Amino acid sequence: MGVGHSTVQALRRGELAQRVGCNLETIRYYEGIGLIPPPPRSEGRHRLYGGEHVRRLRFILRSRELGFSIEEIRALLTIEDGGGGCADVHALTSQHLELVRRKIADLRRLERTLSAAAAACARDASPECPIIETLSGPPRGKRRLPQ
Amino acid sequence: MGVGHSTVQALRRGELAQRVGCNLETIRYYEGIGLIPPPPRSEGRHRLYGGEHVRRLRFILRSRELGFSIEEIRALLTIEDGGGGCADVHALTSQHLELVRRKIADLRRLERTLSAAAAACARDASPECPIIETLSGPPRGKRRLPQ
DNA sequence: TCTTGATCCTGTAGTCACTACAGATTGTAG
DNA sequence: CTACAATCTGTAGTGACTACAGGATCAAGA
Repeated sequence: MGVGHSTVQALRRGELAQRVGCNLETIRYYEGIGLIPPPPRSEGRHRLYGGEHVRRLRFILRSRELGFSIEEIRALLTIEDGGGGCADVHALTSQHLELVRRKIADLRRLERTLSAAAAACARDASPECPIIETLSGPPRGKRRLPQ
Repeated sequence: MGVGHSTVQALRRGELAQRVGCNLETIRYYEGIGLIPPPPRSEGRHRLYGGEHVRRLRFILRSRELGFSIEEIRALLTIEDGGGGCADVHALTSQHLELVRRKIADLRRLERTLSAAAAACARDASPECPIIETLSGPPRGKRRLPQ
């Protein structure tokens, strides 16, 4: 079996972080907000993780990579935990896809505006700059994209 | 002259916010971080804005709409205030364009992955869901896009 | 002139998804 | 037994705002 699926019995926090490739503190953060169940502890209260924790954390990290918010991931995990159906997962995903597509459209509009302005700019010391003109222009009002 | 260029002598904060279409508190925030100079006040310490404030605030808001960060805008304003050249503005803009293009590429990759998974999903109650498979998959490691 | 209600003032806390730090405790290798 | 690494807890910081509390001021009507 591959490294990613090897049996693990008692990883500590740093080892888990290294194995899944996330920051040390992220794990404690996910536990704090209830995405990861509190793991068993050693006698001295050090957290001890097993294979199921590795699996769950990987799921969360990959979902974040794909742009799902923490609350969306919480919903996905709830469906999974409850043995919920594929249909619910599909609904959440297509909702998320819609958002991703809107973001792409926003960014493309933005890219067109900026590249047009940059192309019109003479790059010299003239006082009239088409980029400044563009930035001084009226707001388009479609201010989605909270970065 | 159009409404947007009419002469204004003493707008209060709420009026300025309404005129440029931003939140009331945003103006105070921009003053606090030094993007907008502190305006003159009335006897009772109420802020009084003029035409130059309108112009500057519009510049900031439009730049934000086009995805510039506060620090990038600060740089742009410094260039403008100092009568700096078009070349510097162009440099900042093309740097920003680069970022925008990377974001578009990231989102497109993400969109492809998600829509492929969603298309493969049967949307029934089966335990094996291709979306869940995708979300459980290995991280791709290209985790830009801090949202 | 007085009153009323809208607007404004200040400072602070909340948002999201982490990340970083301080100071104390525990685990482990030599 | 001693070092030193790793972990523990709680808290504060990030960016770009937004919202609120408790008080002061403004403008219009009576």
